[in-house]
Amino acid sequence: MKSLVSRCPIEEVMQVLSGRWPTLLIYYLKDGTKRFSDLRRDNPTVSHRILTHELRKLEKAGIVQRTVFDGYPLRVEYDLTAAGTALVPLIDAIAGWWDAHDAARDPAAEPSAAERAAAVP
Amino acid sequence: MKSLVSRCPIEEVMQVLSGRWPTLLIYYLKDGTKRFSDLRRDNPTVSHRILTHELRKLEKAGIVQRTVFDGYPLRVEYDLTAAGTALVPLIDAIAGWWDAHDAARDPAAEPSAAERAAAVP
DNA sequence: GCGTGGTGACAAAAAAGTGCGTAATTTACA
DNA sequence: TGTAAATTACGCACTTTTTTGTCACCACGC
Repeated sequence: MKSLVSRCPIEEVMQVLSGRWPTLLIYYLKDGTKRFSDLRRDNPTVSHRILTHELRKLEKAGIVQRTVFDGYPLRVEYDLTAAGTALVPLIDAIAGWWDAHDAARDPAAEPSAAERAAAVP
Repeated sequence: MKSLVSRCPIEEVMQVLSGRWPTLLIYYLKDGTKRFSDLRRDNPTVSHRILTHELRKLEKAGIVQRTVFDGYPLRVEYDLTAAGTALVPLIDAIAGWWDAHDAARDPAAEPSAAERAAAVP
């Protein structure tokens, strides 16, 4: 998703929240301050390159706060901003929606297989 | 985003909602039934191949309902399912959050340029 | 020949992963 | 006491994987 195609805010948010990592990172960060290496440990499948990219994206979007401590083995901390914290319950709501609607879907697997209608308008 | 990396529902939802199109399509569909060509007209930059892909993905996720009418110039209609309709306010909430937090961010552009701390832990 | 709603092959573009290098300092060990 | 190695958070160049776009094609009836 390189550039925007509509002037719609939805597309703008999705540009920053799209993908596997942004929401997952927000989730790990809602428990409090994390360092780069903490986040890598939290999800070992992310490469450091991508992790920096994603964190920078979230920082630019005003969702996370990046704090650099000058020093010896170098240290950077990441936290959610106020806006980021405000976003958490909204993501929660969507996760909840998914669970609810998943539960309704699972039992019979694919009951709507042959749902086609022949109508004469 | 090929496969899942966590067992977390958030990652699952994002797998279907990620990208420019899913949320936009949900938005166009919330106004009511649309046909394939309507959706193409609504967003002319999407290729027909991607549009079918996205619609199928949303269908499999139980968010949209696809109805084929046998007949003459061939006709397919797309609507939101109940679950899809339930999702709309949640996406709205996120769009609203974005607007609010964008408004708070815009005026001064980038005031947090040199926010670094030198602390002794 | 047009419009409808697709499918499939192939190519281009974008995103993601890999490995190496960097800084300054502490610690490990001989 | 000197030297080597590790730590942390990346940046850069390169390759691989994934996504997206393009084009051609299908059937159907008008």
